[in-house]
Amino acid sequence: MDAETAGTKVLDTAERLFGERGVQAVGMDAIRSASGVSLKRLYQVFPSKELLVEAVLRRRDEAVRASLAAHGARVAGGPYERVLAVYDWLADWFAEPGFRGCAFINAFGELGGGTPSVAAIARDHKEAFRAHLAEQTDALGAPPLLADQLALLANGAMVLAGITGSPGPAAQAREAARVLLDAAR
Amino acid sequence: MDAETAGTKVLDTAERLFGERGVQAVGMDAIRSASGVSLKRLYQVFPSKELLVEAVLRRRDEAVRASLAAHGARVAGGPYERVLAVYDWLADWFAEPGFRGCAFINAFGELGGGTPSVAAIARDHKEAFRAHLAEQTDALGAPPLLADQLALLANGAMVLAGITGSPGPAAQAREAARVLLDAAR
DNA sequence: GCATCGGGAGAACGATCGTTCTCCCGATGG
DNA sequence: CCATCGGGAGAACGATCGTTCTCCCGATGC
Repeated sequence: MDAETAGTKVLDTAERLFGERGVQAVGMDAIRSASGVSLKRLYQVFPSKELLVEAVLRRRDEAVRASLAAHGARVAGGPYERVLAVYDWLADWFAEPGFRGCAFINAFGELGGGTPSVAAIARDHKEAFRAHLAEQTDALGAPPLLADQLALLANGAMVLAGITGSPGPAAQAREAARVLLDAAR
Repeated sequence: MDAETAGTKVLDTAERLFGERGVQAVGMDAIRSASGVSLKRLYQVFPSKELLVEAVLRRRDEAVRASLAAHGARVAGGPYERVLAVYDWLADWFAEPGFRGCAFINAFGELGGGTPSVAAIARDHKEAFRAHLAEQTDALGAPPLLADQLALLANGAMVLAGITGSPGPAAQAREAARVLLDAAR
């Protein structure tokens, strides 16, 4: 097994276990046995747990940005429809088995107070999400405030879908977004 | 020092430390030295850390409900103004020094996957918050969907205010709530 | 064939965790 | 005055954490 596939396996495993149990509750040994990558190799690729956590979050950040952009590009219609499509994207995400909230929100809550790098990654990720919405609202000629408000709805939906275990918040947020969009016209 | 004041001191200290660093990063010994309550007494009042965490969250739940109700009762005006007052209440909260997000959202993210009692307390708390909004929207003759959407805005504001370190989301949410309220008339 | 090297498995290490135990002191009751 | 008891301080215990080290085996180069 070469270093690259080992890294991928470790990131896959760590992302899953961190999501299921939280970061601090998952030991490096659990990642080792679940991924099949030896501790020696693991520390070769990620010299500390903190660096592994950052790598997991950074890869997830890129994946989310790419998924969101791809989903938006597939939308037939203009910025109005593209904004609403974000909440359909949320609905698909919330319906995935084992969904337990946004990795960045959870990581910030658990580690943001003591690990500035994690706090910074979470902040950047949320800013990128807001920027994606702002692209669409700009195209509509709406003020940046609207993008902020659409982001509030989406992040509230992530939290409540996680806590309640229901995908319902995605549809509720979509309807509210429609009202805000219509009011801004 | 009697058991009751010891319990209060421990709850105060634990609530503060859990908020600053997260739950798992705070040891019982840190709570002992910061509160001045001996370990013996600490375990007399809270027989395990899990029970202490639950007690902290339950007391916080009651405090939030009471604060929200008191703030609402102080509002001059009807249900419309009472809904908007919730976001003013959020703004005051976000501006408190050291604010780092909602304790229930953070505890759920850190422990919700492995500690069902914590997940249940978080769920109940968020449901109570939604119910407070639903009281007002019911009085307006609006459908329950509106209360869900107002709750999404509020929870999104808690998350983004914590991550960005700015109280701005409270005002953004308040404006969005006003639009949703006006559209429901 | 033999020496060398890299990696796998897992033991080992020091730190820290949640929890319990020991020791000691001061207050209380007769 | 003495015996008893409760609580404070903190040592101790077993478990587990992140991290490193040891041992061993298979592949590779000459």
